[in-house]
Amino acid sequence: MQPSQRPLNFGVDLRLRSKLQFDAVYAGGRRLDDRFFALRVKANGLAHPRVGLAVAVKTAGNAVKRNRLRRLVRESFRLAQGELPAVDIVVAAKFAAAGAPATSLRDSLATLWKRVASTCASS
RNA sequence: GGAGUCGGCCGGACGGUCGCUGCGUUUCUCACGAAAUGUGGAGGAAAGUCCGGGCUCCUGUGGACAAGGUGCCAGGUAACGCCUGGGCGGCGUGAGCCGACGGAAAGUGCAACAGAAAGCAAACCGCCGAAGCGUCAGAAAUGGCGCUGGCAAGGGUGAAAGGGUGCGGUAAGAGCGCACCGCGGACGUGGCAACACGGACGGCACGGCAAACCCCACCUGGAGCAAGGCCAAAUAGGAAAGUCGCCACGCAAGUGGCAGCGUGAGUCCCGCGUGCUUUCGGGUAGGCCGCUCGAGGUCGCCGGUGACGGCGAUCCCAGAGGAAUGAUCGUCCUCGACAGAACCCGGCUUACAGGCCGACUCCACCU
Repeated sequence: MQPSQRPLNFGVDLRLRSKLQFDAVYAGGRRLDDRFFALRVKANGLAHPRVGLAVAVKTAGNAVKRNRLRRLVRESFRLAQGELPAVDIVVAAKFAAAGAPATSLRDSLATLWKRVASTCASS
């Protein structure tokens, strides 16, 4: 694990904020998914990665569970951002994520971040 | 101590580290902003969106009708379908709980099945044989049978059969008479009222359903913060102004050609006649406001049975926007339920691990 250049912040510039940005990722993004999450990844041409979340109340069960999932994903991204290339990532939760324990969700995300790093480095 | 009723409250705690976000202060920056630091950051239901209001825009001179809602009385409130107090009815040994609880004497309608009959009285089984007629017996009185009839006590059907019980009465019966109960009820008394109490008199009628239509009284304009307002790129289109190539012919209007553009290395054919610049208004993306100081919280005093109201002091207590309020470590306990603000309030309803406080009731026991 190499030391990060940036502090592990999660400011406004690290999030996808508009429909335009989301659409761009959906249009040109590469797919990566596992049991709990489906990712869309696309190079953004910036100096850092950005993330956007797509978790519906319907998927999570209710609003509280939805918030819990979103926070978990964001925290995982925040801690892993130093290892990620400059890409935009949209993380969509699957139904299986709704009832899963937090530790397995975190493991799943950590693996996905590594896959993102390796695929984008090779291409 | 056990069982229970009602009301109120809480909804893991503390500390460290890493993050997100509103506001204040300081520093830096031409500025956008950035950093540091301090401080605030989900709920009792934030939920369902079922009522009531504020706010905003649209519409309307008022009113009537329609449609919808509410429905014992009085009060509280900005308002309510909410709350408080009272009345009536029902349930419970009780504390208490439950109730769409106006009108059936304005009209229309409904009641399956059963039953003779379901709203106007009717008679299946039954009871009677006093009265009238016939007939039989008898000398007659009288008696038997039948018919015309009388009756609604008993049986039976039904959710409901037109007061109940008893005595008298009668051919048998019947409020036919009487007593008590029930019902209606002029009027009187108490109460703001709902209503309660008494009750001359009536002899019993006026059955039920209005969560059937309906009648009566009262209430209600529509849409919603994606309301609504402001600023405002790029592109296309609109308006105005300026400019609008060169040559030939013509006084001029104009005509023709070249250049130009579509169009590409060039040529031919075809099409276009404007193009450019500036400004203006509408307006999209985007941004800002609305956006949190409010029918506000806490405490005290006063008025009121109470809901609540008045006065005074004091506090500022989320404001996001692909949507913050989290993650992690440690310690402790009773090992943590339902659940996430989205313009704001007042209610109702629904979900919920566990716990605390107060008042009261019943049972048992002790003194």
